[in-house]
Amino acid sequence: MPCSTFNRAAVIFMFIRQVHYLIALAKTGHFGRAAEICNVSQPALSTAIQHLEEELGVVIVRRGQRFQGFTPEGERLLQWARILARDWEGMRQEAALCSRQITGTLRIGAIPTTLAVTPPVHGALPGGMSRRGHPVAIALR
Amino acid sequence: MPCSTFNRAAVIFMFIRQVHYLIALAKTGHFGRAAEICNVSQPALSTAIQHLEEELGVVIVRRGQRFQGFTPEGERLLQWARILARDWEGMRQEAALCSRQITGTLRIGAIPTTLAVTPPVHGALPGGMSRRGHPVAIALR
DNA sequence: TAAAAATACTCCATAGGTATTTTAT
DNA sequence: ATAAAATACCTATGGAGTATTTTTA
Repeated sequence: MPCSTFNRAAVIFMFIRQVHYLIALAKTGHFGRAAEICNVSQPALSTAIQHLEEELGVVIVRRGQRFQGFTPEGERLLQWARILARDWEGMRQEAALCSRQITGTLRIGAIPTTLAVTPPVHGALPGGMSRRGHPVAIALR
Repeated sequence: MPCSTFNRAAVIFMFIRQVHYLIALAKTGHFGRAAEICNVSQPALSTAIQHLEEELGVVIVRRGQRFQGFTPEGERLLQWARILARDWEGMRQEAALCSRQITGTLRIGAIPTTLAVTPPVHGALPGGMSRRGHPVAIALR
Protein backbone atom coordinates (compact mmCIF):
# COMPACT_ATOMS: atom_id res chain seq x y z
CA MET A 1 0.00 0.00 0.00
CA PRO A 2 1.06 3.56 -0.58
CA CYS A 3 2.98 6.13 1.31
CA SER A 4 1.99 6.40 4.93
CA THR A 5 1.44 2.86 6.02
CA PHE A 6 3.11 4.54 8.96
CA ASN A 7 1.26 3.82 12.15
CA ARG A 8 2.66 5.41 15.26
CA ALA A 9 5.75 6.31 13.33
CA ALA A 10 3.69 9.06 11.76
CA VAL A 11 4.92 11.00 14.75
CA ILE A 12 8.35 10.87 13.23
CA PHE A 13 7.05 12.59 10.16
CA MET A 14 8.10 16.05 9.14
CA PHE A 15 9.65 17.48 12.15
CA ILE A 16 12.81 19.52 12.21
CA ARG A 17 11.02 22.33 10.45
CA GLN A 18 8.28 22.40 13.03
CA VAL A 19 10.92 22.69 15.71
CA HIS A 20 12.28 25.74 13.99
CA TYR A 21 8.81 27.22 13.62
CA LEU A 22 8.27 26.77 17.31
CA ILE A 23 11.50 28.48 18.19
CA ALA A 24 10.78 31.35 15.84
CA LEU A 25 7.37 31.73 17.42
CA ALA A 26 8.93 31.90 20.86
CA LYS A 27 11.40 34.48 19.65
CA THR A 28 8.86 36.79 18.06
CA GLY A 29 5.69 36.04 19.99
CA HIS A 30 3.93 36.56 16.70
CA PHE A 31 2.84 34.00 14.11
CA GLY A 32 3.27 36.35 11.20
CA ARG A 33 6.77 37.48 12.07
CA ALA A 34 7.80 33.96 12.99
CA ALA A 35 6.65 32.89 9.53
CA GLU A 36 8.72 35.67 8.01
CA ILE A 37 11.84 34.48 9.80
CA CYS A 38 11.24 30.98 8.52
CA ASN A 39 10.49 32.17 5.00
CA VAL A 40 7.05 30.62 4.93
CA SER A 41 3.56 32.03 4.91
CA GLN A 42 1.68 32.71 8.12
CA PRO A 43 -0.89 29.96 7.50
CA ALA A 44 1.88 27.46 6.83
CA LEU A 45 3.51 28.13 10.16
CA SER A 46 0.18 28.29 11.90
CA THR A 47 -0.98 24.89 10.69
CA ALA A 48 2.43 23.38 11.26
CA ILE A 49 2.26 24.31 14.93
CA GLN A 50 -1.23 22.87 15.09
CA HIS A 51 -0.03 19.63 13.58
CA LEU A 52 2.83 19.51 16.03
CA GLU A 53 0.34 19.86 18.84
CA GLU A 54 -1.75 17.05 17.41
CA GLU A 55 1.23 14.80 16.88
CA LEU A 56 2.45 15.30 20.41
CA GLY A 57 -1.02 15.40 21.92
CA VAL A 58 -0.21 18.58 23.78
CA VAL A 59 -1.54 22.10 23.56
CA ILE A 60 1.55 24.23 23.16
CA VAL A 61 0.23 27.69 22.48
CA ARG A 62 -2.38 29.69 24.32
CA ARG A 63 -4.43 31.18 21.60
CA GLY A 64 -6.60 34.20 21.44
CA GLN A 65 -6.70 36.24 18.30
CA ARG A 66 -3.38 37.47 19.45
CA PHE A 67 -0.60 35.12 20.46
CA GLN A 68 -1.07 34.63 24.20
CA GLY A 69 2.16 32.89 25.06
CA PHE A 70 2.92 29.25 25.66
CA THR A 71 1.24 26.79 27.96
CA PRO A 72 3.43 25.31 30.70
CA GLU A 73 3.70 22.12 28.65
CA GLY A 74 4.52 24.25 25.65
CA GLU A 75 7.36 25.84 27.57
CA ARG A 76 8.77 22.43 28.42
CA LEU A 77 8.55 21.29 24.83
CA LEU A 78 10.17 24.52 23.76
CA GLN A 79 13.21 23.56 25.82
CA TRP A 80 13.44 20.29 23.93
CA ALA A 81 12.92 22.10 20.67
CA ARG A 82 15.94 24.27 21.43
CA ILE A 83 18.03 21.24 22.24
CA LEU A 84 16.98 19.56 19.03
CA ALA A 85 17.69 22.63 16.98
CA ARG A 86 21.11 23.02 18.56
CA ASP A 87 22.09 19.42 17.96
CA TRP A 88 20.67 19.53 14.48
CA GLU A 89 22.80 22.55 13.72
CA GLY A 90 25.75 20.67 15.14
CA MET A 91 25.14 17.83 12.75
CA ARG A 92 24.84 20.21 9.82
CA GLN A 93 28.04 21.99 10.75
CA GLU A 94 29.82 18.70 11.12
CA ALA A 95 28.63 17.67 7.69
CA ALA A 96 29.57 21.02 6.19
CA LEU A 97 33.01 20.69 7.69
CA CYS A 98 33.39 17.21 6.25
CA SER A 99 32.30 18.27 2.79
CA ARG A 100 34.28 21.52 2.96
CA GLN A 101 31.17 23.40 1.96
CA ILE A 102 31.13 25.58 5.00
CA THR A 103 27.78 27.31 5.27
CA GLY A 104 26.13 29.54 7.81
CA THR A 105 27.54 32.53 9.62
CA LEU A 106 31.26 32.67 10.11
CA ARG A 107 32.21 35.04 12.87
CA ILE A 108 35.84 35.97 13.18
CA GLY A 109 37.16 37.63 16.29
CA ALA A 110 40.33 39.72 16.20
CA ILE A 111 42.44 40.95 19.07
CA PRO A 112 43.48 44.54 18.22
CA THR A 113 47.12 43.98 17.36
CA THR A 114 47.29 40.29 16.55
CA LEU A 115 44.88 38.13 14.63
CA ALA A 116 44.90 34.72 16.28
CA VAL A 117 44.33 32.02 13.72
CA THR A 118 43.58 28.62 15.18
CA PRO A 119 43.42 25.39 13.23
CA PRO A 120 40.08 24.10 11.93
CA VAL A 121 38.06 22.62 14.73
CA HIS A 122 35.70 19.74 14.34
CA GLY A 123 32.58 20.31 16.33
CA ALA A 124 32.83 24.05 16.74
CA LEU A 125 29.66 25.55 18.13
CA PRO A 126 27.17 27.49 16.01
CA GLY A 127 28.13 31.12 15.75
CA GLY A 128 31.76 30.34 15.14
CA MET A 129 32.70 30.26 18.79
CA SER A 130 34.46 27.46 20.53
CA ARG A 131 33.10 25.83 23.64
CA ARG A 132 35.22 28.13 25.75
CA GLY A 133 33.97 31.22 23.98
CA HIS A 134 36.99 31.71 21.78
CA PRO A 135 36.44 32.72 18.18
CA VAL A 136 37.17 29.85 15.87
CA ALA A 137 38.95 30.27 12.58
CA ILE A 138 38.11 27.83 9.85
CA ALA A 139 40.59 27.09 7.10
CA LEU A 140 39.04 27.85 3.72
CA ARG A 141 41.12 26.06 1.15
CA MET B 1 4.31 29.72 -5.88
CA PRO B 2 3.82 26.19 -4.66
CA CYS B 3 5.19 24.05 -1.93
CA SER B 4 8.95 24.06 -1.75
CA THR B 5 9.88 27.61 -2.42
CA PHE B 6 12.35 26.46 0.20
CA ASN B 7 15.87 27.37 -0.77
CA ARG B 8 18.58 26.32 1.61
CA ALA B 9 15.96 25.43 4.14
CA ALA B 10 15.34 22.33 2.08
CA VAL B 11 17.97 20.87 4.33
CA ILE B 12 15.48 21.15 7.13
CA PHE B 13 13.08 19.00 5.17
CA MET B 14 12.06 15.54 6.23
CA PHE B 15 14.60 14.50 8.70
CA ILE B 16 13.87 12.74 11.92
CA ARG B 17 12.94 9.62 10.02
CA GLN B 18 16.21 9.64 8.12
CA VAL B 19 18.01 9.80 11.43
CA HIS B 20 16.23 6.69 12.54
CA TYR B 21 16.96 4.96 9.26
CA LEU B 22 20.62 5.73 9.71
CA ILE B 23 20.68 4.34 13.23
CA ALA B 24 18.84 1.21 12.15
CA LEU B 25 21.36 0.75 9.36
CA ALA B 26 24.20 1.03 11.83
CA LYS B 27 22.55 -1.48 14.10
CA THR B 28 21.91 -4.09 11.44
CA GLY B 29 24.60 -3.39 8.87
CA HIS B 30 21.99 -4.38 6.34
CA PHE B 31 19.64 -2.17 4.31
CA GLY B 32 16.91 -4.76 4.16
CA ARG B 33 16.85 -5.53 7.86
CA ALA B 34 17.16 -1.87 8.75
CA ALA B 35 14.10 -1.23 6.60
CA GLU B 36 12.27 -4.01 8.43
CA ILE B 37 13.00 -2.42 11.78
CA CYS B 38 11.68 0.88 10.52
CA ASN B 39 8.63 -0.71 8.93
CA VAL B 40 9.44 0.58 5.51
CA SER B 41 10.51 -1.04 2.27
CA GLN B 42 14.15 -1.56 1.44
CA PRO B 43 14.11 0.93 -1.44
CA ALA B 44 12.49 3.55 0.78
CA LEU B 45 15.27 3.32 3.31
CA SER B 46 17.89 3.10 0.62
CA THR B 47 16.82 6.27 -1.14
CA ALA B 48 16.26 8.07 2.14
CA ILE B 49 19.89 7.48 3.07
CA GLN B 50 20.94 8.68 -0.36
CA HIS B 51 18.93 11.85 0.04
CA LEU B 52 20.41 12.39 3.46
CA GLU B 53 23.84 12.15 1.90
CA GLU B 54 22.85 14.65 -0.77
CA GLU B 55 21.32 17.05 1.71
CA LEU B 56 24.37 17.01 3.91
CA GLY B 57 26.81 16.78 1.04
CA VAL B 58 28.59 13.88 2.63
CA VAL B 59 29.06 10.27 1.63
CA ILE B 60 27.95 8.33 4.67
CA VAL B 61 27.93 4.73 3.55
CA ARG B 62 30.59 2.74 1.78
CA ARG B 63 28.67 0.84 -0.80
CA GLY B 64 29.34 -2.29 -2.65
CA GLN B 65 26.53 -4.61 -3.44
CA ARG B 66 26.79 -5.51 0.18
CA PHE B 67 26.80 -2.88 2.90
CA GLN B 68 30.47 -2.07 3.47
CA GLY B 69 30.21 -0.02 6.62
CA PHE B 70 30.33 3.71 7.16
CA THR B 71 32.82 6.26 5.96
CA PRO B 72 34.70 8.16 8.67
CA GLU B 73 32.41 11.14 8.08
CA GLY B 74 29.48 8.78 8.23
CA GLU B 75 30.62 7.60 11.63
CA ARG B 76 30.77 11.17 12.88
CA LEU B 77 27.30 11.93 11.56
CA LEU B 78 26.06 8.72 13.12
CA GLN B 79 27.08 10.10 16.51
CA TRP B 80 24.98 13.18 15.86
CA ALA B 81 22.13 11.03 14.64
CA ARG B 82 22.13 9.19 17.94
CA ILE B 83 22.11 12.45 19.85
CA LEU B 84 19.22 13.74 17.77
CA ALA B 85 17.27 10.52 18.21
CA ARG B 86 17.76 10.74 21.95
CA ASP B 87 16.63 14.37 21.98
CA TRP B 88 13.63 13.51 19.94
CA GLU B 89 12.67 10.65 22.20
CA GLY B 90 13.05 12.94 25.17
CA MET B 91 10.68 15.43 23.61
CA ARG B 92 8.16 12.72 22.84
CA GLN B 93 8.31 11.34 26.34
CA GLU B 94 7.92 14.79 27.78
CA ALA B 95 4.87 15.34 25.59
CA ALA B 96 3.44 11.95 26.48
CA LEU B 97 3.90 12.73 30.12
CA CYS B 98 2.13 16.04 29.68
CA SER B 99 -0.79 14.54 27.83
CA ARG B 100 -0.96 11.54 30.16
CA GLN B 101 -0.85 9.29 27.14
CA ILE B 102 2.26 7.47 28.19
CA THR B 103 3.56 5.47 25.27
CA GLY B 104 6.59 3.33 24.62
CA THR B 105 8.15 0.72 26.83
CA LEU B 106 7.53 1.00 30.52
CA ARG B 107 10.06 -0.95 32.50
CA ILE B 108 9.36 -1.48 36.16
CA GLY B 109 12.09 -2.65 38.46
CA ALA B 110 11.28 -4.39 41.74
CA ILE B 111 13.53 -5.07 44.68
CA PRO B 112 12.65 -8.59 45.92
CA THR B 113 10.85 -7.74 49.14
CA THR B 114 9.82 -4.14 48.63
CA LEU B 115 8.49 -2.44 45.54
CA ALA B 116 9.81 1.07 45.57
CA VAL B 117 7.29 3.45 44.08
CA THR B 118 8.69 6.85 43.34
CA PRO B 119 6.63 9.85 42.27
CA PRO B 120 6.22 10.61 38.57
CA VAL B 121 9.37 12.10 37.20
CA HIS B 122 9.44 14.67 34.48
CA GLY B 123 12.26 14.05 32.12
CA ALA B 124 12.88 10.42 32.94
CA LEU B 125 15.21 8.82 30.47
CA PRO B 126 14.01 6.49 27.71
CA GLY B 127 13.73 2.95 28.96
CA GLY B 128 12.05 3.96 32.16
CA MET B 129 15.28 4.46 34.03
CA SER B 130 16.28 7.57 35.88
CA ARG B 131 19.53 9.35 35.23
CA ARG B 132 21.12 7.44 38.09
CA GLY B 133 19.97 4.11 36.72
CA HIS B 134 17.05 3.65 39.09
CA PRO B 135 13.83 2.28 37.69
CA VAL B 136 11.23 5.01 37.48
CA ALA B 137 7.62 4.43 38.35
CA ILE B 138 5.06 6.48 36.53
CA ALA B 139 1.69 7.22 38.09
CA LEU B 140 -1.08 6.03 35.80
CA ARG B 141 -4.21 7.84 36.89
C1' DT C 1 22.78 -18.92 -8.38
C1' DA C 2 21.35 -16.37 -4.48
C1' DA C 3 21.12 -12.35 -2.08
C1' DA C 4 21.57 -7.49 -1.51
C1' DA C 5 21.19 -2.88 -2.95
C1' DA C 6 19.97 0.33 -6.59
C1' DT C 7 16.65 1.94 -10.26
C1' DA C 8 12.36 2.79 -12.49
C1' DC C 9 8.06 4.48 -12.19
C1' DT C 10 3.51 5.25 -10.16
C1' DC C 11 0.67 7.12 -6.49
C1' DC C 12 -1.03 9.89 -2.95
C1' DA C 13 -0.38 12.26 1.46
C1' DT C 14 0.67 16.47 2.94
C1' DA C 15 3.29 20.92 3.36
C1' DG C 16 2.78 25.14 1.35
C1' DG C 17 0.67 28.98 -1.15
C1' DT C 18 -3.24 32.41 -1.97
C1' DA C 19 -7.56 34.11 -0.74
C1' DT C 20 -10.78 34.83 2.72
C1' DT C 21 -13.01 34.84 7.15
C1' DT C 22 -13.27 35.52 11.95
C1' DT C 23 -12.46 37.93 16.06
C1' DA C 24 -10.43 40.66 19.51
C1' DT C 25 -8.44 45.23 20.28
C1' DA D 1 -11.10 49.96 11.64
C1' DT D 2 -7.19 47.24 12.03
C1' DA D 3 -4.39 43.63 12.70
C1' DA D 4 -3.67 38.86 13.77
C1' DA D 5 -4.60 34.15 13.46
C1' DA D 6 -7.50 30.51 11.59
C1' DT D 7 -9.90 28.30 7.70
C1' DA D 8 -10.77 26.88 2.96
C1' DC D 9 -9.19 25.19 -1.01
C1' DC D 10 -5.86 24.05 -4.46
C1' DT D 11 -1.24 22.68 -6.18
C1' DA D 12 2.71 19.86 -6.59
C1' DT D 13 6.68 17.98 -4.13
C1' DG D 14 8.67 14.06 -2.84
C1' DG D 15 8.43 9.91 0.14
C1' DA D 16 6.77 5.29 -0.17
C1' DG D 17 5.32 1.21 -2.51
C1' DT D 18 5.87 -2.62 -6.15
C1' DA D 19 8.44 -4.47 -9.72
C1' DT D 20 12.74 -5.06 -11.77
C1' DT D 21 17.62 -4.81 -12.66
C1' DT D 22 22.36 -5.05 -11.48
C1' DT D 23 26.22 -6.84 -9.27
C1' DT D 24 29.18 -9.59 -6.57
C1' DA D 25 30.10 -13.19 -3.43
